[in-house]
Amino acid sequence: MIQDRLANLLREACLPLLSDRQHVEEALCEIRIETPGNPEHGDFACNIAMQLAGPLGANPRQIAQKLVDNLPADPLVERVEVAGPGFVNFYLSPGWLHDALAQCLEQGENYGCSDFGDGEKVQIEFVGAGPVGPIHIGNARGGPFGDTLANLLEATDHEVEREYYINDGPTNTQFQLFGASVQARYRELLGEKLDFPEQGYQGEYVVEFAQQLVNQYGTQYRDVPADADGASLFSGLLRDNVIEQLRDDCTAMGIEFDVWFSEKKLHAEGLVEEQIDRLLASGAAYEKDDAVWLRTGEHGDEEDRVLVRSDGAPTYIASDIAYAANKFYTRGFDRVIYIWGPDHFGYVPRMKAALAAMGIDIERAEFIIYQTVRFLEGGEPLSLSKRRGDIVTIRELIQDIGRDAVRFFFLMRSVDAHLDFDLDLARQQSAENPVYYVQYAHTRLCSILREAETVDYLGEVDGDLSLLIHPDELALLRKLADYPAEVLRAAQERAPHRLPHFARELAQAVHQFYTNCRVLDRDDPALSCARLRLVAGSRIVLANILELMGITAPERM
RNA sequence: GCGCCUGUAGCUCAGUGGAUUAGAGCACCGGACUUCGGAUCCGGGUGUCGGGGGUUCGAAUCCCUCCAGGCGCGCCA
Repeated sequence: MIQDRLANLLREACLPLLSDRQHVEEALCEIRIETPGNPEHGDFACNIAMQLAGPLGANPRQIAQKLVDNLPADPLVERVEVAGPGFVNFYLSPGWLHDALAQCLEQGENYGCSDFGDGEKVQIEFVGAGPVGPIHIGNARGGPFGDTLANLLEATDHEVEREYYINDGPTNTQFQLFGASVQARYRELLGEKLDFPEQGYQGEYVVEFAQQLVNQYGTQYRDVPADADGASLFSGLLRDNVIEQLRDDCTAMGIEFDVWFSEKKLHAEGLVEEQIDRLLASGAAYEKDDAVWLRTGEHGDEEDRVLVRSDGAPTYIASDIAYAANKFYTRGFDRVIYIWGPDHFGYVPRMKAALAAMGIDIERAEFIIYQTVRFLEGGEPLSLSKRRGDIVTIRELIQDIGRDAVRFFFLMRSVDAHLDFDLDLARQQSAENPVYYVQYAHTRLCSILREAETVDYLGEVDGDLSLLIHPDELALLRKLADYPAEVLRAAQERAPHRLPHFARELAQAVHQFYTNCRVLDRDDPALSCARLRLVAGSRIVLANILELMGITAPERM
């Protein structure tokens, strides 16, 4: 990457100024090559001189001047200036942009990838909607986010595993409540009246699940008592159906998980008990008031947490500990990323504490909490509750506005930010959605490439990239050149929302180029050929960034 | 009460590894092609970057404090 090349030049220029090793290391870490907002300030800039001013006790402008004097020559660097309070501004020859395009054309679908991750083995757990109904728009945000983050990590040389954790264990009271709700509907369908559970799931899909059971088993389970065992039986009967629906919902969003991990299996295989025994033996857990407690209070949590209730039933933390042991010990991931909804926010400190109590380096675990999505309809916020049943499923949304728009929309905002989703707007203005702007840029380029196949004057001409000097060509080249650094940064910052923004800017550069630079011109085959290579490179980058977002790159629309 | 997220143009939001003159989309108004797709392009912005204080040569960005909105704080998950 050109930034690395410039940083290395500066690094060499710094060495004579630094007397001791500590300063050298600080400088090595802190050399950051930035893109100035104002083109007059060069193609790249660096503020290292100002950062060194303090430690060296010298005037930043003088330091900057010394750096410029010491800077090794580089054929791509046209000139270097000291500006403002002590910036070092680089002005490069356009050749660097032409080099970047050549690289893009050579690397094709791999352009943008880097080896930053060094093969790190990362597991990323997301969606995690309980097996109690379809994925709906209130809990779907983690899907496109997690999937795209996984794509980014793969592009930066991480070995990634996507995982869905299924809360089908006995500790999940929601799963049992769902079973009880279905049982009530099942008996209603068979003509019997059973009081619907308090707080039960009201949604229409519960009736549909009950109907499935009627179709499958008839009256076989009519006389099962409506107690805890009954609820458990019904949730168990439906488990596979519900999971299949979840899997279909994920597929509809364009997400394929590598592993669907069952909480129930953790219990069935005795892994939960095993971990509890281990923690008791090591002193990380203790017994009090007939319950088993984990010493999370010693690791930053507010208080110790219950692992096994006084009635002998393990809590969800016990499950999660067994699950973590499986991830960190058994499967040996270097890094584990948990992506949770805002309702799990308070759970992060105790999960970290639990990992610490287990002796796991918590630096290996990352927790990303996405913020709530608020849906507006008719100008009013929707109140979405799975239990009350007033939900909009992700599939309904996809049918409304399409998968590409759904993913683009969910990705557009930082996960830290609350997301306002105006359903009316999304339905009415789907053609106005920025995703079409980006996709249209791709189809236009494809159209030119198709057209180029039909002309006869390009035969022997070799596309000399140095002919590309029009401002709109240079602007487009610049976006192509910036792309690899953008992918790296989006991955490092866990910031998939950078992608839609970059994609839009790239599409804008494409549209401007298209408008002002005629590509196929019989009177100038050499320029046509060079521009055709720019078209090919731009198409590659658009396709690559759309691929990262899990959005299609159509050749025709 | 405690904790976290958010507060930037009419609306929805980027920017928050300090750094030279704060951006984009939407909406609104006005323009543009006899050739590769008009789902396009060009022009139009006087913003208390929530308020106040601090650090700094320099703060939307870092620190403190206050205000507003959202969410979370169980032997529920």
